[in-house]
Amino acid sequence: MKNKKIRDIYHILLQQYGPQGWWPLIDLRDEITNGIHLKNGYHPGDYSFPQNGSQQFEICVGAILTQNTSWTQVEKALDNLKRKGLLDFNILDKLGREELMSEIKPSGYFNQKARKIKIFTDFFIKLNERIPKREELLRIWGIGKETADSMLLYAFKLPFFVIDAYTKRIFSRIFNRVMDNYDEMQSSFQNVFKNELEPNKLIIFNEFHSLIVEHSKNVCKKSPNCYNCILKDLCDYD
DNA sequence: AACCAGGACGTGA
DNA sequence: TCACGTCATGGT
Repeated sequence: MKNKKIRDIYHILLQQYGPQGWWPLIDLRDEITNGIHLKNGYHPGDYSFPQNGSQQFEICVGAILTQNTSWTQVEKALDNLKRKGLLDFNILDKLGREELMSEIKPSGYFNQKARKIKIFTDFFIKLNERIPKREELLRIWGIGKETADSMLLYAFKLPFFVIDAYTKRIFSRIFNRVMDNYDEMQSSFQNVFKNELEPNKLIIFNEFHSLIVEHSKNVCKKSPNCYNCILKDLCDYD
């Protein structure tokens, strides 16, 4: 049964790595250190954040900055903004695009990303604390399915399963067939947990995605290290 | 020193 | 629809 297998994988990864406590906020972190998520000053397993619009906004900006970019680079960009007091929607809204570009430079694609952030900031302010629909996020230039779902799940706490390159890679290997259709994968994952009640479903979606990222970065890399993979008994790869 | 990183958009077929 | 080029920095 495919659904049971997916549930099993979730529990194995959770046992292996523990709760990840995403999304990594920088404004509560002690310091920037080599890409380690310092759990934001919250205990892992504490899902009480984001607690305000400022934290929601930081998550959304991070979601844009991390498009096809490693998180360590995103941290540098966020840190630049934060230290100058620019990581604030009212201030970013007035900030010149040139200056924004230079602050987010370490995260790459700074030309496009500065434009994306400016457009999104305008949208976020006009939300005025309303929770956006997925369709409206997708209509915004620079926000595709993964970015929209990351915002919805981690900033707005709605049960959308995030599919990223890691998710596609891991499950393509586990089921030994190419899985790269976003909508198809998302609905099948959401279907696996359709009977979970809130807030459990939210917690599962939150942790599962971040656990997939963790396992992909360390073990199920582009060149996989299957020898000490905790999932090898369930994996049909090779 | 090539390869890769928590994608999205524009284009042509 | 779909495959492919483009965007850009800094790690390993």
